[in-house]
Amino acid sequence: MSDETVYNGLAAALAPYTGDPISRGRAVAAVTTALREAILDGALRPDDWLREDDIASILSVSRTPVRTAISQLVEEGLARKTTNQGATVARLSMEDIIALYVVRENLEGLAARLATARHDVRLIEELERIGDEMEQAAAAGAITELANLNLRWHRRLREASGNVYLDRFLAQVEYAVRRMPTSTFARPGRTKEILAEHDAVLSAIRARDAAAAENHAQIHMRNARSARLADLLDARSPSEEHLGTWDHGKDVGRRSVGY
Amino acid sequence: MSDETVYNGLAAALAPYTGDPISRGRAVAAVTTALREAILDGALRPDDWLREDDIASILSVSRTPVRTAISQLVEEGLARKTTNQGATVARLSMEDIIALYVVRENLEGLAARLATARHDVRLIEELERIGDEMEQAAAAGAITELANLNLRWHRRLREASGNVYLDRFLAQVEYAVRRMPTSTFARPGRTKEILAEHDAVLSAIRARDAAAAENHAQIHMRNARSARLADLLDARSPSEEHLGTWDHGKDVGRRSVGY
DNA sequence: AGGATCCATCTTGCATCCAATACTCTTTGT
DNA sequence: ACAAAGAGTATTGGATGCAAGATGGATCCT
Repeated sequence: MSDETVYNGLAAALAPYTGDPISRGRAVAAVTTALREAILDGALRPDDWLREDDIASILSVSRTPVRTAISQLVEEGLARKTTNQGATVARLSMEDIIALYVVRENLEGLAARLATARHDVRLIEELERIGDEMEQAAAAGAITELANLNLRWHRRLREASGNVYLDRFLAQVEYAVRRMPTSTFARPGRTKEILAEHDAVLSAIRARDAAAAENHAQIHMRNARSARLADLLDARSPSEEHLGTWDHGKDVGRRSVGY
Repeated sequence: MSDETVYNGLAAALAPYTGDPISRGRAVAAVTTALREAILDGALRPDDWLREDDIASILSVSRTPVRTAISQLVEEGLARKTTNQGATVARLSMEDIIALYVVRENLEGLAARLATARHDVRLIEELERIGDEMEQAAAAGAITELANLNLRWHRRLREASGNVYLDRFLAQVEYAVRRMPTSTFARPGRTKEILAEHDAVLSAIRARDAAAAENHAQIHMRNARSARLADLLDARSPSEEHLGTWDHGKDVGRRSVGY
């Protein structure tokens, strides 16, 4: 294997994000975004090495901003560092996923409750609009677009909570969720359910029933968790094509993971 | 004002944390810890400048690890950056505090519930031991020690949840809470209440009643919030000695903060 | 042959250096 | 006198240089 092929994979993974000409004062942000998106999209896979020098060359910056970017990703839980050896893309074990959805259920519920209490008219309008777009995307079978709209829906809701901490934590949750390899929208029938669950939350917000909004948001997340786990189990058993992307954790199910 | 006095304050603030001889591979961690502790202890106050060069001199490292450390603190919400101008210690507004306790109520409740479900015998023993030590400290009127033991109590509980995300989020909450200038243990009668509230949570854990544990933990946090707000209002009205430490936010109460 | 040790190399960790930007104080023009 | 412009300064942002630690392979010893 020649020197070139060594980071051909990396270059390819970062290619979609190298477009922006990096201006002073935004190098770190540009690198962080590029790497984060590459990881979240799955272009960079768990255990892949993040070599400062290679990344620097590919993005045409020096190692300094790359270093800073990587340490931020570590802080976000997307990468891990071993001293003097380098950083790798963090794994996401089955345990992690379950733990994630447990926390998410609570936080999304809280966000729905707080958002409802604030009587934000624009929130309702925007969630309606996003919902409509999702209906259209569903009719067209546009999975990727559905996933993106879904992200917007949840982002809008958490922003509407008006709570900076909640917003920040849910953003971190989003980073983790987006690392899952497949979209649950691809599961037969799940799209319809998701839309219905969103509607249930929205109806509660409209009715200014904070408790109901919280409850429906929690139900939504519990169902999301079930769908996710089913999806991962499906992917695991019949074909092992996802092996390597996932830490199929030999410990799964052995000890409590907090749910 | 001479050059020296400029960072005499900073040097004094960092003095307690400069003890460790900084070895290779731990410079960033050492600087981060020193700065974080200084901020959390209130030695570095909101809006204080964090000058890379000064900090580097004081801690006998170069600007590089200092920069990395500061960017981590920004990520943690403890500092803010303005481009080409430097970083300052982040303010904590009344709104932030309220928002914080709202989220904390939820997360601590969740931690208590999950911890209870795991039947961790050692957890019960350790919470008992910490509780005993708190009783002694209370009898001795040792406020600082009480506050430290209280941190340990909550840390132990969140670790016992076995949920990495919950643990991480509650750690971030702790960082924010520790920035409050005074301890609510100093409020007459509050110490006794806190001990009783802890006991209530612990009893529920012992009884393996997860719902009760969650409920008592939430109650504990609601009371903590009340005490905190009362404390801040007390500090504000009669004497303004804390002014400057706090962003007494002219907007306080004007708009909803999500609770 | 097998294992331990030493050496070459790769990669990071920190220091230093230079350029760019924002602020401030002065100066100038009206 | 006041405002606007311009120079000077302080401070960061990014690039580069160098040394330390870690890994992997070759070599040597048993």
